[in-house]
Amino acid sequence: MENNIIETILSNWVQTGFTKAFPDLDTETLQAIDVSAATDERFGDYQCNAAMGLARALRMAPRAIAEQAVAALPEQDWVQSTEIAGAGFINITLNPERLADHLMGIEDHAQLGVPAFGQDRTVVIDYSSPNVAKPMHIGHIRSTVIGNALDRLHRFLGYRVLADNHLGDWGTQFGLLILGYHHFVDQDALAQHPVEELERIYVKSYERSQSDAEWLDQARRELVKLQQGDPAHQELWQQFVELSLQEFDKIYTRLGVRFDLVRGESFYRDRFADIIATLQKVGLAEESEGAQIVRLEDDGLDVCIVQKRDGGYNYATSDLATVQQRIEEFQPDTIIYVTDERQQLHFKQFFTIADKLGWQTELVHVWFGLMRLPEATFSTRQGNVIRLERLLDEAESRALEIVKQSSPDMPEAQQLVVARAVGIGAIKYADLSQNPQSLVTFTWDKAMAMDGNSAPYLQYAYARIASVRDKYGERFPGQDPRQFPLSLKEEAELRLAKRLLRFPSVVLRATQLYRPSILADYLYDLAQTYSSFYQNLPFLKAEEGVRESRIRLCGLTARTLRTGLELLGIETPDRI
RNA sequence: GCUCCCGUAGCUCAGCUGGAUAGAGCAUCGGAUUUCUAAUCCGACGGUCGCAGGUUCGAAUCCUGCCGGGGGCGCCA
Repeated sequence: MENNIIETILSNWVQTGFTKAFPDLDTETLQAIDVSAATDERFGDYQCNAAMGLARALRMAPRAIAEQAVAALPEQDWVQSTEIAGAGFINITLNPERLADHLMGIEDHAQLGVPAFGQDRTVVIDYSSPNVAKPMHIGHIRSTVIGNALDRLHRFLGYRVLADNHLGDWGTQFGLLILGYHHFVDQDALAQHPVEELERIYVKSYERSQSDAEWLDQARRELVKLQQGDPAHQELWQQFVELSLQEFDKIYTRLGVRFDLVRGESFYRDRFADIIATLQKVGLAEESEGAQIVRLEDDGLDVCIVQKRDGGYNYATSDLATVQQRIEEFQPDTIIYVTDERQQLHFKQFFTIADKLGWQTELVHVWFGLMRLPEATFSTRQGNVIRLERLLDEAESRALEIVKQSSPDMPEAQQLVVARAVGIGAIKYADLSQNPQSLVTFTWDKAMAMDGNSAPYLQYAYARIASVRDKYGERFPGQDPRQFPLSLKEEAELRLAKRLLRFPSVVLRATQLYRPSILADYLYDLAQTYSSFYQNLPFLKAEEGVRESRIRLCGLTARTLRTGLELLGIETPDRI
């Protein structure tokens, strides 16, 4: 697998120096020596901190180690100079001409220098996964947006990706829902706003079950009838599923989210009994108080119930069946689940069981903090949810106001298109730009920030470049900037070029750590560097040659911004 | 009781596979537009990195304990 990103090139290079200077070091130690981006621009571009760590083993002063290693380094055209600083840091400054050559080389490269790291690997990504018959609310946005970014990142790296929307379509809510439907349904409302009506029915039925034991019992019987295949119940259930899917699809279209598979838990139901039988056969499952449980105390986990006393199956069983199906059908190397933090224990449990069954696929749980409201946790039952639909509407209308203000001459149809891209982008970026593992309190203003570190800032930077490109075409018709070389003389040009060089390692890291925020951070930094470059250096008014070089740099920045934002699922209009 | 996560500037957060003087945005204050989109740029102000120990040449980052907040823990998903 080709992996020619700059850190790898420099790490290999520095390793040769250490190998030559200290031939007694074992291979493992040598291979651990690496080069990373400098922590501060004043130190250079890249740095190697290995000398300090080797001081004890080599019984030498770190600076002396660094000096000997540097002295043993072969020529490297990427490197302009090395310097030993502080306690024994090896600071590396890149050669601007080599950098310019490299950037000219990737101008036509669709991947902008990113290697096909995931070639021949398959990954299933299980995300979004709303429950049928309940509207999508702000609690679903993070799984959908983060999952979709991971989906795009993996595809970009060449993985074969199966994005799977694992709908909650077989849970206990259907007993209450079917019972409620028979008593409370308003057919007109169902035709008008299907999911809202289903939710109303569910909430009403749930409330009654809290005070009416007979009602709850009846709901259980309805569920059993459904799960045993009663035709009338099946038909009704099918209708609930279809109505919900239509609603979900509207949201997914607006968010630009697309799945390869949309399979609910019900898809796997024929496997549930076999899973229990298998667990019993290998001695993992045992009976306790009438239920089937798997004891995981030795693994530091609690008991996991796999089958209820009444014969019903639990989530763990359904998830195990799903893994089994995916292994048989797709042979994935990895299955990634994107859910909120409350399910951590559940995933640890069923991952452990899968491991005990000898299933080889790597299982990864990417979790994020729960979204809360300033006053309290939201919940469907308490009725204080903020619907996703409303959130998206609000974002678009806020964006539209700003667009109208700043681009009053833009045709109205275009204003709407821009407002959609900006509004939805802002929402997505708000979720993608921070480490997901912290609890998030939802506020409208925060979710839709339109200045500073936000999607609109990045989109604005992109639109300015598009405008420069167009103006260049108008003023210098027929002129091709590529007739002139990319030349990096000014500090602002160099800084920008060095940022562009980092894109591949950033994409790789964001994917491998399952953290789109790493890419978001980078893009913001890139846009800031560009904005400063834009503000401080003339392009169109610069002399011929310099002008073209800067236009080329603009072009690369535009492509990097567009590609990066696309990986986050954020659109980049040419005008905003 | 057991367990997982969070605690960094007034507010919202990066940084946490250990590295040099801890960084952004917002807010506040000051400056920049006859010039390529000012949703911008340049600058200032602002910090006991929750507390206390420990490991290390070096700790916001790793370990232990404590405090504060949130989540989870046998028939929900």
